[in-house]
Amino acid sequence: MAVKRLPEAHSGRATSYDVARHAGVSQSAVSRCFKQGASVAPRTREKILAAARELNYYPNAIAQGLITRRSNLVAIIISNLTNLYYPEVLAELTQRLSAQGIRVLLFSLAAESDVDEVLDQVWRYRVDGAIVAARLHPEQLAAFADRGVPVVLYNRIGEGVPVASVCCDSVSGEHALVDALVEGEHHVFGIIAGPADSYVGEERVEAARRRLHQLGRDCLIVRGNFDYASGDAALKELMRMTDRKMDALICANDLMAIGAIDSARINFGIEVPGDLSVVGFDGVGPATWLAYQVTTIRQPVRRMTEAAVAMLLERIERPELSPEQRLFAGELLPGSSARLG
Amino acid sequence: MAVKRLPEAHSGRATSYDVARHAGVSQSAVSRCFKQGASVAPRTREKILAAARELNYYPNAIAQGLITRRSNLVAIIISNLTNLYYPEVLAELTQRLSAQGIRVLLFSLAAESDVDEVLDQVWRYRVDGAIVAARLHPEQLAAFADRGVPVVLYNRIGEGVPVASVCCDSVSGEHALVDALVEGEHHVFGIIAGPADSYVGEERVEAARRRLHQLGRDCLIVRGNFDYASGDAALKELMRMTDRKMDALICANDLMAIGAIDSARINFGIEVPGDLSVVGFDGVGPATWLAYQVTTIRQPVRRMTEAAVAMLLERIERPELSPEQRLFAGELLPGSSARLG
DNA sequence: ATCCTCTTTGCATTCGAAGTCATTTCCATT
DNA sequence: AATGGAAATGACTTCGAATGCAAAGAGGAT
Repeated sequence: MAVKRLPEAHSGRATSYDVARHAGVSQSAVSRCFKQGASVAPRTREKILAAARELNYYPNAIAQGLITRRSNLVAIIISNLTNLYYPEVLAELTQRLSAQGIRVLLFSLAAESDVDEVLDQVWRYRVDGAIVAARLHPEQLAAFADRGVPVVLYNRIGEGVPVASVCCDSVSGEHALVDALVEGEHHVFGIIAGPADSYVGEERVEAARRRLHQLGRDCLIVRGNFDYASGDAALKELMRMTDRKMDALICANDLMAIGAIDSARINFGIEVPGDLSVVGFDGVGPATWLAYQVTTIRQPVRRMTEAAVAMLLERIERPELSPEQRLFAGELLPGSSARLG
Repeated sequence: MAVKRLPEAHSGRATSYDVARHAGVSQSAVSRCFKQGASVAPRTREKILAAARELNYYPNAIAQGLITRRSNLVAIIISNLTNLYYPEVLAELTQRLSAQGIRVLLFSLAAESDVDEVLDQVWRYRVDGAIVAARLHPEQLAAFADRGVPVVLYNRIGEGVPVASVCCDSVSGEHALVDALVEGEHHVFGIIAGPADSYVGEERVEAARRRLHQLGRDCLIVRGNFDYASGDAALKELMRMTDRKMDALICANDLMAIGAIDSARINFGIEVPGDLSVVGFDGVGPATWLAYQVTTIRQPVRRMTEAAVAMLLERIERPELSPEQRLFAGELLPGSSARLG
């Protein structure tokens, strides 16, 4: 006495054929009914929608993707999600893409070495495009072009390969910070750089160093890796190197700035901004906390994500568009972690 | 003089037929070659793999999904990514799922109302399962069961509906915190609750309140919404309500604890932990920063995500498994934001 | 060489929806 | 009533890989 199970009754897995049969029409009609602007008589549409509702029918996006060659999937590839700045970016991107009817396939990299495995999956899923906030080799970037998959880089550029990208202007941002510090009569400058493999990290530090040089100031550079602990460690090292004479500190991001501020105050009893001015970059949430109020450059995340999504969608529609780079100016948040001019 | 384009040459979009033709075998052979444990002669395999490499062939996961009825996609539905605690969870989940050959379809909710649209997409993509860290109505949870899509809830339980879940034990955590505070000879207790619609928020506050009551202590409760600013605001309110006599503050999460600590120190000149002890919950990154060192309960994120993924995969393989709830004990981080017994 | 078994291989079908094309229906004109 | 044209509909094919089944091949034992 086997359990008899009607195809239609196969809970929650109705197909367009089931709906068609149930509504007494053809499968084509069902398909058209779910497609915007197709020719279906009002009465037929009603019948079909009623049947669909009754059978709990949802079009199979997988099948649609196969036949239309459009998966409506976009890959987002992010290196370290824990960076405190990325969650905001990711949330914004996801919501904007959703609003455009596009789904997000998320890839979070644990180690550099994962990239090729990730790309393998990206190719397999036939994503319509990708937004990348991770370091890729030129060959890896070239692979996107080869395969005709549009990409937009976020806060990095294609090194050697022309790729569309959205960035926050490091140069103007650091100039503003350095200028303000110099006007504030500081004398011994320190810089906490990011990890060597970070594009924005290097760019920011280079911009700050250059500007300091232009203004006739020297500086000491110590490398961190963008996290709180490395801000602390780098500060200790700088204090040793400058014999505690440093009075201005430029950090490649806010998190290290915060680590350095805490370290200065707590480990060395140094007042910020009284004895030492500290500036950061990004404008992450904690930067505005009462204890820090970091003087920093806030990235216009909303505008940047909006641009990234717009650029990607444009390129999905028209793959022939040339790689464009959009540079957004950050906003100087004066904060109170630095004595400015 | 039209540009002639061989099907195979259609850059980066080779199909198994192209590979088959190129290697002089049938499409079935190609398919088997990419399937673990299928019967293919070593020489044939070599030929096929060579052809595949040459044509830059990657199996179309969409087509595979259609025929096998396994998309290898899991939906992750998260309410507010910016919560500082979720990025870590998301990164862990994503990497663990990737390691199991499963891809993540990310849904981030901006507003409560989005849930139904999100679920619509979840059904359409025929995901193999879902991990949910957002508040769903009982009917919405029931829909997963109806459609045979396994779900695992993260840090919440199915209210009224039996659903598999992974949680950090609020009760034991708050008990530990309250006990330590009581032993530390505190007298006026304040609580900063989370938003009313947060499951863990309510659970934590209720556990703390109950425990205080058991030990004969009263407390005042003010509601926040889990973010820094609301910790600040709630502290102000509590200071007013208790006429500054409060000497112990229990916060439903670390972020509010941090906001309250800053507010106490900076807005009121109150020493933490000298005049006021503050405890939190979660064990997020900033909780361990030098300036705060929040006394808190750290959630065992790695073990919890591992369990969530394991439970989900089990249920994908064997949908008949009954809903199981796994409760993980958090670890008390003594910190230095509270004077303990 | 013969027979048998086990491994390889290819053919044909299938998954679910979209879209082409031919046919039918409908309604307005004349 | 006849005709024209647009709108609505259905039959059929297609997307790309997986798989059941039958046929072919490869050894091994006799």
